[in-house]
Amino acid sequence: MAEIDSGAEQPVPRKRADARRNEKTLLDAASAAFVASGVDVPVRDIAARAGVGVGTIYRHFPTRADLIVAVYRHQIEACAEAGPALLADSRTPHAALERWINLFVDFLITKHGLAAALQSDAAAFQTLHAYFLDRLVPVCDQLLDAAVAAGEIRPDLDAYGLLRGVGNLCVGAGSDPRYDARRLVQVLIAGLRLH
Amino acid sequence: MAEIDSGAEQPVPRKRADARRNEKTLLDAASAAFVASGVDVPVRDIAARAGVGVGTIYRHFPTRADLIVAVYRHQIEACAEAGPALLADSRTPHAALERWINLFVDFLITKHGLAAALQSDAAAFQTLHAYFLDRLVPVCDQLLDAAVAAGEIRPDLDAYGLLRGVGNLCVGAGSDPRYDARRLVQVLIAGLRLH
DNA sequence: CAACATACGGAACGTCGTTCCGGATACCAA
DNA sequence: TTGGTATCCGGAACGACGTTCCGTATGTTG
Repeated sequence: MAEIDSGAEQPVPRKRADARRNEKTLLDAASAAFVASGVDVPVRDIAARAGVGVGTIYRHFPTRADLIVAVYRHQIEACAEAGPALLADSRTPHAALERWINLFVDFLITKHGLAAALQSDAAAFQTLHAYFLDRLVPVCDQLLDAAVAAGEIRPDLDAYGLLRGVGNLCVGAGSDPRYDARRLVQVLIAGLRLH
Repeated sequence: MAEIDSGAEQPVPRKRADARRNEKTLLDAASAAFVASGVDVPVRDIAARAGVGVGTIYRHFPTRADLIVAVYRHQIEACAEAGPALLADSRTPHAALERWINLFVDFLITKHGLAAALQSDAAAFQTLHAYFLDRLVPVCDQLLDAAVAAGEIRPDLDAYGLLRGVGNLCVGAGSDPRYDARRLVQVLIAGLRLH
């Protein structure tokens, strides 16, 4: 999958200037719209914000998931990269796991509707699912393995299940002051411990 | 709120026969449609199944939530009533809580899309939310109190938060074989324990 | 059997995601 | 500079859906 064509001629002759400009404009507009109305904001609203037609959105981002991934790519990468660092810095693997999960939760609950979108099994969200899993499951797996190896937690839960569960706990967390997703995630992580 | 007019004349002169018949037909059709396509099944599908127009559905059940509540009322009642019984039968309050939560989870994950609907903050689902909370929160509260009094679990989690968290963990559980909501709920309940 | 209240059916409307294509625009070669 | 062409844009158009509305049908009652 990785392309190693540096040095050779570019088979992609570089996009038109207006196209590149629009792509950036769209990312900014989508980002603002997500903050204002959640990731479920109507496509037309994003288009209006960016001052373009809806067709332009679909040309650059074939599915809503592509747009979401593009907007949040940096933060997801940062979260993924924090995993190994936390493992090195923390006193125990379980502490690292807890801190890393907290990063993930903080990211999710500040993005209105993202956690819900993450659980959607609609075909349009396939890309979103795939990207999150590709980047985060291996990191979580590493933390989980370390904690298991240290004898701190039960060994019968995989990274996918844990991440999905944590993501689920964050659904709707931003819109109900009575619901404290952070605390429930803490309880869940506590439940991993071997008594 | 409770009406104590038994014995007095009935201000509601009893509905027309065809209306009563249609209400029952609709409940059966909705129940079948929920099983076949989840609680998100289009209203028109339910109408077609029942052999009525969509207007008839809205007349009997103003919101989708009303329909869902009507279809599952019996099961929800049964779950609520099982709480005190479990508390009496189980060896410890925590065991009763765990068994009761399992009943709730079993109910949720067999109803495609219900857990997701339960988290929706759309106005149309207000009735659904209210009914679940009215019936189940007091029961859960009772179990939780007993377990706290017995010194088994941490005292800083309320019934609302726990039920909502468990409901969240069940979102999408029926459509992803890799995701085991039951196990995650077990971990969560285990996390309640004072180590 | 009339006459009235009640309930029914499904057309119609607004919203949304998504597709499609005629026209505009950037790029490049001459 | 100028023409030609590949690329890109805008927004109309379509289908699915929830929801409302009203002319018509049907049961109920006197």
